[in-house]
Amino acid sequence: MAEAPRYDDSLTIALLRARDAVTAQFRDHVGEAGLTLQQWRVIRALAGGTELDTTTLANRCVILAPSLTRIIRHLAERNLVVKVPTRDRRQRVVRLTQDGEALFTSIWEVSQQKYAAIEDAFGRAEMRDLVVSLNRLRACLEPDEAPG
Amino acid sequence: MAEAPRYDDSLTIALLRARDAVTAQFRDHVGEAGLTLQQWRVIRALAGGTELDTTTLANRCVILAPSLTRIIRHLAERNLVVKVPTRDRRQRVVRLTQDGEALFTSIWEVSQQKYAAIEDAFGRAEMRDLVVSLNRLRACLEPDEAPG
DNA sequence: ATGATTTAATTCACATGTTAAGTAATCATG
DNA sequence: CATGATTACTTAACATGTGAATTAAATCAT
Repeated sequence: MAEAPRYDDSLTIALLRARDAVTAQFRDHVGEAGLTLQQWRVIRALAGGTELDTTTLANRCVILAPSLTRIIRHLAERNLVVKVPTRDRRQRVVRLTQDGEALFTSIWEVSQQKYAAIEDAFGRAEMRDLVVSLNRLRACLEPDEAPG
Repeated sequence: MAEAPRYDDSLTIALLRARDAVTAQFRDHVGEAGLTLQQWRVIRALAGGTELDTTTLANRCVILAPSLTRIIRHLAERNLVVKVPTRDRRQRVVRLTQDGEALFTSIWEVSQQKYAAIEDAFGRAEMRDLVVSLNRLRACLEPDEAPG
């Protein structure tokens, strides 16, 4: 009992623990496919032929640009993503290769099942409310953010 | 509008974004004192003369043991923490030095103010509910966890 | 007591987080 | 069209995240 408010930032701790608990549900399955969770977020964002530049990808995957540079390099070395030519040659737009799409498909179904299992355990409505609450918290703290 | 559920794991993304938004409120202030947020969590957990072993500290701060080993080494090199002798010599129990306590004090008050500002922006009751919800989510996914 | 097992930390290797600085392409302006 | 500012990314340096292997100390089973 009494999940005591040991720290002033119990919110920070609660967020860290919740994130750990949720990501732990996926890490083993994704890891067996040879991907980190961050690499998986990138692949999923690109699934279905989507072409995205680094900035958009970074926003959607919640990965900082320097990390994304390395992640894309790793994925490119494994022939999972390729660069797409662009007019603005500063931009780096990438898309999945056939191997990348195939790897996505091989992971996706079980990933969905695990997500559904979380919904079942926690409650679908509660989970929706939680996501809404988390997004509102972010909105309160980052008043001027364009939706990625 | 329409914060679209782009990904199956919108919960994961929402958790990541919320964590980023919250920690961003503290990072600059803590960073000006020469600490990372992880180092700050460790110092705060030890504030007031508390002596803790590595395992307990890792649980409370939500930091993995290998990271904590390095963090404690860094803090010890700056004379912010010291090792405490123990009966069981496998354990590494540490406490803050006077410098460590002083650094804690110099950061603590503003940190509390920033936490209160989050409460004001988001709502005190909503924040309490959110923490409860996050902890319940964790409890659903980690059925067998002793409270750190 | 002695050897097998378990436990608490650490080390290692690699991936990512984070900030600051650097690079190249584009844009705005004169 | 030259040039200074801006933009999109990358690189660099250091700190942490993560899983596997390792070390050292305590515990257990004879």
